[in-house]
Amino acid sequence: MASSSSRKDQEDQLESAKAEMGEVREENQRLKIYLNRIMKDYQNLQMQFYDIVRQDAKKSAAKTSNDDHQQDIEPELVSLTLGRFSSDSKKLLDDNKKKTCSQGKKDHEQRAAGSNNKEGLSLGLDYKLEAASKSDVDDDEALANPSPTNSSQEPKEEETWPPSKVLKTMTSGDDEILQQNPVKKARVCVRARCDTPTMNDGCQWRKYGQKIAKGNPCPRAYYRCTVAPSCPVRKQVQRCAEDMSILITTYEGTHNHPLPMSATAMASTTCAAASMLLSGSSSSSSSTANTPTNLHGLNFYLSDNSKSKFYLPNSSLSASSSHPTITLDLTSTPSSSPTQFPFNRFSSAYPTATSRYPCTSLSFGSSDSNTLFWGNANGLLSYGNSSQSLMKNQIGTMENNIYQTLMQKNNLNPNPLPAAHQHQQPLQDTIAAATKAITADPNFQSALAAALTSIIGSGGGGNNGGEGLGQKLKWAEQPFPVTSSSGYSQTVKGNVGCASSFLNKSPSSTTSQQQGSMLFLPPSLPFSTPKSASTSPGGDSRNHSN
DNA sequence: CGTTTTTGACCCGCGC
DNA sequence: GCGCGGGTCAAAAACG
Repeated sequence: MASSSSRKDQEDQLESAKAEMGEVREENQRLKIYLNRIMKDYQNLQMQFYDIVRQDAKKSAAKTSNDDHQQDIEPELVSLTLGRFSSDSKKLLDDNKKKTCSQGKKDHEQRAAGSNNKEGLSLGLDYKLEAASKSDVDDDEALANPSPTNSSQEPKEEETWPPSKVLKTMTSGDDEILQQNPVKKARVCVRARCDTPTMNDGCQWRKYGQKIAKGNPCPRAYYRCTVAPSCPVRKQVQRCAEDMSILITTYEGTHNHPLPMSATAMASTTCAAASMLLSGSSSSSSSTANTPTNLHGLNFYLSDNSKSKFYLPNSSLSASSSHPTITLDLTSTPSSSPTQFPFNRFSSAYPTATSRYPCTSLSFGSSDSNTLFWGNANGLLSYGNSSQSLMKNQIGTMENNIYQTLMQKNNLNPNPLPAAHQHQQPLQDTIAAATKAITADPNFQSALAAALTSIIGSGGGGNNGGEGLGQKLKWAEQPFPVTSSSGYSQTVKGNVGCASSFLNKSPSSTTSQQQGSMLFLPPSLPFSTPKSASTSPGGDSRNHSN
């Protein structure tokens, strides 16, 4: 008796399952199509970007050679090109893994002169500094600071920044010196409107301190990345004194572990910013006085005093810190035209002459909406709010996701990118390039925008809560199971606040590279890999969001 | 019970 | 050398 009924049930289930599968398949196809489209657009943009970079690199290289003298004073000697990374650190970490990386390093060293290598980007920050004296500062630090001069370095990071040692050994052999952080690291500062205590950037953070900073009534909180025990990445979170709705998050260091997809976006963004910093600085250094340099379409100005400074129009800056800092301003900028994408607007900060490091600020000009919707965690963007601003935000998210998607794709398929040499590199390159391009090149932005738009439009589905879009976004985020460290069960725990998917952190540290590579590695393409896909639905997925 | 947050103390760099 | 301020440590408390 029971058997018959159970059979029916089974059949029903089967049918429903089949139906579901069919739907999923269709969706999958649709997504693939989108992906392809995006990839194409991306490639085109990348090519353009490379060209630009190349040109810039040449110019900057030439200039830099002239101005070496400045270096003495300031450390910033970053080598020129944009995104180069130095990365020697990688070696340390994992020689094995990184064969590719190592190659990349060499390459970059060789290339350093002229080219950019994109590879590094994991965080993007790595650039190599060539300090006059010590060429090898750790990557991490390198990022951070271009100025080798200080050798004071802080022990604190010992753990975190192992790479430095490696680097050292490689180059000059001053291990000791190198170990200590020769320089301060570059930082990426993200300003965004956020009601929550911290922005949800997809990573796990543990608070280790809080202090009241001088000019600000609001306490500054210090967080450390807990995704991996040894991860050097730290962030500072503080509310803007003038506008309490603005949350200022400063990232320092690069992750030395794979990141959850949700965190990737942020990381890539940060990287891009960092690379900009680097590139900018380099360019600046090279350029004498106030000649504007055109990076990726952006104009940077150097001031003599601080070589490192570059400056863009609009800026807000805080030159105060001794660390080279890039500021991504996600708060709305009234000035920016609405039509434009939120991305890529740089505003320059002009640090006071006194400060040694420049501060660059990238203002993405997103909307003013008080709330940012970064699609992250929850995955999606929330459409609901208001208006344009939302749209912009969404777009931002999408871009992030796109990065991710692209990356993923790359993983799957051998590189689409012509430029890429090796697998890892390509990925990194991709990201870096993408971020850079996005941040820097208006054209790229628009192209991207177009791509996004098309996607959105086609994907459609907007009706249903924008499933199409939402899903896409989701994939990007989910795939990665975050927890590496044993203990921390909570993935994203605390950071529920604002999700900013697109900003990722990974500014300065050397380790970043790994990160970069790893980031992408996580194969989590949602579509293709069943595993990840399956997992995502379960626990991980939620992590992202909350 | 394990992990995270809180919070005062401590360390260090910098400017005077 | 001294004081200030930023950043980190680490014990205790809080939390789930």
